[in-house]
Amino acid sequence: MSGRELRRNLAILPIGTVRELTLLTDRQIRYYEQHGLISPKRGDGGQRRFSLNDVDQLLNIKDHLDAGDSTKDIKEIFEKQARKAQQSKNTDQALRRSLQDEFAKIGRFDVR
DNA sequence: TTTCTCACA
DNA sequence: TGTGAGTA
Repeated sequence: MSGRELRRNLAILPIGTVRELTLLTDRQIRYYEQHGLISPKRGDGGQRRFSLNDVDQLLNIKDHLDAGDSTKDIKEIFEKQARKAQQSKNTDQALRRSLQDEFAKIGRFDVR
């Protein structure tokens, strides 16, 4: 995992901040968590700590609910997105490996 | 300020 | 799907 991803996944935001960021009520945020749409970490005293990714996720949830999707539908959508992201990550890694191979070959024939 | 749960639309 | 109240 890159340092950039680490920061994105750093769960530090208290619910009050997330509430303002997403324009949702804290009640709604907990409601979505109950239905498995988000998984915030817990910090001191069992208080939720949200990451930037969670905020992003919440904004997505809001859009989908507005579009008339149920929490169950949205959960499935997220799972599909996660699979897709993992897939493209894999192909990206494969591409990097093959490129590295190519560069290694070129390096062996490097004419100086 | 935040947590949780229950009852209620 | 979402809220209000009561609690710790």
